[in-house]
Amino acid sequence: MRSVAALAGVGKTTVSRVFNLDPTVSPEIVSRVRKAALALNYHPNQAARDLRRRDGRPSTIGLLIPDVSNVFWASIFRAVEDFASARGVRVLASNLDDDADRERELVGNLISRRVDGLIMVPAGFDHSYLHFQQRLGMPVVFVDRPPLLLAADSVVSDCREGAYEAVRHLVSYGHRRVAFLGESTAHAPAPLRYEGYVQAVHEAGLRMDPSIVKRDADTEDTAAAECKKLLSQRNPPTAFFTAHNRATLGALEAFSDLGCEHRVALIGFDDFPLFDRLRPGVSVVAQDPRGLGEVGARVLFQRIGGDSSPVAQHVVKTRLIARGSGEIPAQRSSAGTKPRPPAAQVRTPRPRLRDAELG
Amino acid sequence: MRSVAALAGVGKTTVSRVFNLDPTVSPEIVSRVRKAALALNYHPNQAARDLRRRDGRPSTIGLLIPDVSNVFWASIFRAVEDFASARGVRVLASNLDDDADRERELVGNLISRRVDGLIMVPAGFDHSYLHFQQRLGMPVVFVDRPPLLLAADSVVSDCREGAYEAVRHLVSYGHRRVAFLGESTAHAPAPLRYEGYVQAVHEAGLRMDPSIVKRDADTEDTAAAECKKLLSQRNPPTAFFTAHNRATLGALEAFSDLGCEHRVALIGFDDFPLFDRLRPGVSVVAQDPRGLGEVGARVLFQRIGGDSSPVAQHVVKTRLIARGSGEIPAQRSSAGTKPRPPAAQVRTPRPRLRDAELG
DNA sequence: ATGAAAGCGCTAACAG
DNA sequence: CTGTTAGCGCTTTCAT
Repeated sequence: MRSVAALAGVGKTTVSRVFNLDPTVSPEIVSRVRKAALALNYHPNQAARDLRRRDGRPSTIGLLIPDVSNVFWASIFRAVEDFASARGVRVLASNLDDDADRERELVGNLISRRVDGLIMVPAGFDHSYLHFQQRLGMPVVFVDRPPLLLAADSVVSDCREGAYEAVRHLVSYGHRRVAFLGESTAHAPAPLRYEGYVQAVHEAGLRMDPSIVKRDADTEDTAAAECKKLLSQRNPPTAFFTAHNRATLGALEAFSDLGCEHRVALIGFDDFPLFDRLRPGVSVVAQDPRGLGEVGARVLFQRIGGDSSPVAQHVVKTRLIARGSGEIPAQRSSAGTKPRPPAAQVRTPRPRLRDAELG
Repeated sequence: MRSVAALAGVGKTTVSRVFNLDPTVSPEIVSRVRKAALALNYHPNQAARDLRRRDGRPSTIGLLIPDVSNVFWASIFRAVEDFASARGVRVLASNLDDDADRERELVGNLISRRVDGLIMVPAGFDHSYLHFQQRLGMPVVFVDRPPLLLAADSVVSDCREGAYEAVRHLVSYGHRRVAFLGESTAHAPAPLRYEGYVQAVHEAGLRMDPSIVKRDADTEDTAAAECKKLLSQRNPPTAFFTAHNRATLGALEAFSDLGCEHRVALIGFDDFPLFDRLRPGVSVVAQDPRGLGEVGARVLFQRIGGDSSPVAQHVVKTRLIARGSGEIPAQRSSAGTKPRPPAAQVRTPRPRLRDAELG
């Protein structure tokens, strides 16, 4: 910067002003400074800038998600980055893999970097450690899972309602034995999706059968295994509700291995690429990951901007997408594992069905 | 930091030493300082640190990719983040959307932030502007696409070979009219995949027919449209090679709409989730995105560590995965759009085929 | 083994 | 409109 000032024949303050778009600098000097900077390949040092600057203009935010490899989290990342990028803010993102220790460590790191705000999908179950930083002016927004032991803004899907709709949809096709495949975590979405299931089962006047409820299907593999086990019981379920995309993937694998994808109904929570192209198409309660990310970013930037309204929970709606798997009617015969695909499906191996949206 | 020093009853130099794990500090003082830091919720300011530090220990690297929403780029991101994270380095990632201006802008931003290195999937076609920074000690590694007008390390897939294998595979199933669906960009991978196609066609003694070569299938939609057009010609191709995952997705859509997925062969470049679950399974030349990212990160960190060996291009191997779509033999009758799915496929709507790897 | 002082590159307060 | 002066919070000499 010294050299730029020298080359342009001005003081460093003026150089600073030029790069901060201070309108009080004469146009002639601006161009001289810009030219000098270009010649010397000068790029203002952001670290020094952040160090001195007292005004609240944000320059960086942190983002903590479970795993970018999963398109659901990747979409949230994308939405946050788009929002921030449009405002000249960079985002420091890291994968947590649902590891609470990693969460603590990375949050500390982001605090050290004095990020102007933080958006996170938490891994741990106690976020009180963030209270201090919050009070010090670093806003935190929780996405997908609300904070625990801390008052902070959050953005979540309407899990209970989504699950409720899904199961009601299955019941409306005559199913009286709808299995539940969900994950074991205590983070809010999991229990809420289960509650939605329970509510729908009760309202339909059906019996809650614990033997067709699996709440430890955390991975695709365990979900597939549980699913197979359920289907080979003496009185197998005629429909499945899977509470997250890995469970849905697992169920699809099990169905495929057992050859029953055209007989057993399925609705999954959370959409996934190519679900519309499988046969039958996979009906889902689609979440809106971009919506979650965008609302999260919007709320964060409002807080950074000084908004001090009461902390709130923002709910992003889900929507049921009927593609076939969720519209398979309950079979008359309760049991029977003999493959007997509906004739129509066989004769026309290309159901032209386009995504049909309901609800 | 002042307050921590005061509370611990030591000088700030000592506090600094404690946080830099300087072994010359007495254990008793270390614990006193740590306690004080905890009590005051002190987190050393990374910006100030970066400002003063002369030693070359990296703290942040930049990563520029086209779009995290696509699992291919997301996997590269994940691999880079894992590698960096294990070394205590954070990564600043941004999406470029193949916009060259954005590339310039974001690179400038990363330079301003004094990132210790940069990994990028370039959007533009002239990277000479990086020469200066490179000389100033900021290593740059290109992933997926090599640099243009700049000498820098790069990590790429063996595109020509992969495409060549794919087409040869199709030819070995009797196909003599293999269509090509690729993108129009001039970035190396696109022309190389085309070259592999041409080479295989020539070696098989087939005639190059420009009417079944489409090099402007940049999006899923245009690929689908081109594909449909080709299939409704008077002498349609009996097999397709699609040079990137969006083209493959487009072809799948077209096949599905025309109901010919069991008659027309298809091999795509780059794998995609659920390709193994479609019927027929989608045969692909799989890339190794994690490998690309990991090698890229490894090379970058070596450069940061002072490695000054000659710039190199690292090639990550692809592998052919046969799942069914690429093993559909050429039909005797050259034309005919009448759906006539092979009997076997119809009677057994659940081919238990597992991924079979070749090559 | 510890501390005092200097200064990284910038922006904020004041002058002029 | 522009320049001067004084730090931001840290790490680095250089003393002790």
